[in-house]
Amino acid sequence: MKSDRPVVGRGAKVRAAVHAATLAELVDKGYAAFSVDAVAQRAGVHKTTVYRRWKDRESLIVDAVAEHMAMDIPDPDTGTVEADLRALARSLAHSFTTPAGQAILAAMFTGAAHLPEIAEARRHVFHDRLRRAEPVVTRAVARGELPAGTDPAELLKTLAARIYLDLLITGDPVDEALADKAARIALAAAHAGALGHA
Amino acid sequence: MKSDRPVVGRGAKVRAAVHAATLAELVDKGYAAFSVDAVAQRAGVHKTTVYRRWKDRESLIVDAVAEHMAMDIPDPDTGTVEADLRALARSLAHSFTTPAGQAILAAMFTGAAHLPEIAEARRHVFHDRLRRAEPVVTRAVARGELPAGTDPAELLKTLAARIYLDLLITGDPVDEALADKAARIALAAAHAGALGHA
DNA sequence: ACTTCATTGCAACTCCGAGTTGCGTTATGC
DNA sequence: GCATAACGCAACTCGGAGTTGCAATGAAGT
Repeated sequence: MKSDRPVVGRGAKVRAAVHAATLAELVDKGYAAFSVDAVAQRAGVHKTTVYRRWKDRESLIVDAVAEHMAMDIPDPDTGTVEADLRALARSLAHSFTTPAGQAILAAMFTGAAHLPEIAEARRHVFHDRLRRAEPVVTRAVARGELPAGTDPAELLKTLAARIYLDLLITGDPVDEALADKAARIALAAAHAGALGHA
Repeated sequence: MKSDRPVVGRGAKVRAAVHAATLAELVDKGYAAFSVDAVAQRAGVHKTTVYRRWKDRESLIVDAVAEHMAMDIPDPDTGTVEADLRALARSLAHSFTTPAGQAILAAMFTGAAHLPEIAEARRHVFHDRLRRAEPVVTRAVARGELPAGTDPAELLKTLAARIYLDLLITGDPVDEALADKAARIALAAAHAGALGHA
């Protein structure tokens, strides 16, 4: 088994350059006008080289997007749920304002949404982030700040939902004001016991 | 000016057939694999005819989608906010389960999201539905069921957000259970005064 | 029924991006 | 330095977006 691709060396450089170019092209042109040739040129690489490493256009996009999804979500622990949730919400909102965030957004929610791999990746990333943010809620419940029986996932979904709405549908600016509003709503619903397990 | 197209006659039939075929193709193939030829064949019409009526592929999609967006949202008035909000949420959730709803979803939120006309249409439809559902909230405030100063738009956004989240991101089933959950959350947040104007 | 004009059907284009192939060239590891 | 894997390059095939000129057909008005 000497055919394994080296992690470093020329191949890694090409791989990184093509990934960056793919995301950049997605931002600039969108999914529909996305062309492999343009990616290759932007990466300073020939089209054939791209096709040697990736099966087709879809694989390239899936791979490039997946690569940039290993970004970790913070686990704020300020001592109060309110501040923790605000931090989570602001972090989520901010992640969509970066160029890479825009590219991932374009690929995952607009262009390649019909691809099963993309759909699954979208679900996986969301649930992973959810799972990693749950301690914020469980700690708050343990502290007695939130009703016992509060479902962490439901609270965090309520938080995220308000941000995704403006991001994907209304087109309103996704800023700290929105993040704070989303945190306030989720917190109020939780306090009222509307986010229980049953 | 005798060149005005007649509203009825042969032209109207072709137009309707092509519109239906466009939505059907969007459902079946998705935006990326959408081809004008396939639409023409499904509509029992020649490709040239399509291009004579619509400038290009994008115009065809925009037009077909816009045609089907004149669907009216109900204005439930049962006497209690709880039941009214549940009815609104269920109506929204149900609108995405129909074939036409699926097609519009595919076009507006996945494929053609980058087109300014589609983006604007999406915003317009959402705000129109919001505006037409506001009486439900204002009546509830007048009845004293909700705190004075409750922002109708904010409440309805909270309601819709939870449904769109599962629809577009988690991929969980969009059914009556989800609709009821969304209504419950929005109502709790409103009762807590988290959806005020200021 | 006859004429007329717009509309549609049809075939043969051009253009462009996806994806492939064969071969020459360059870099990397040993 | 030399073998080998990876890259550059040009020339393909294939399919869908649009276009064009002409013939056929539909829906009027008389």
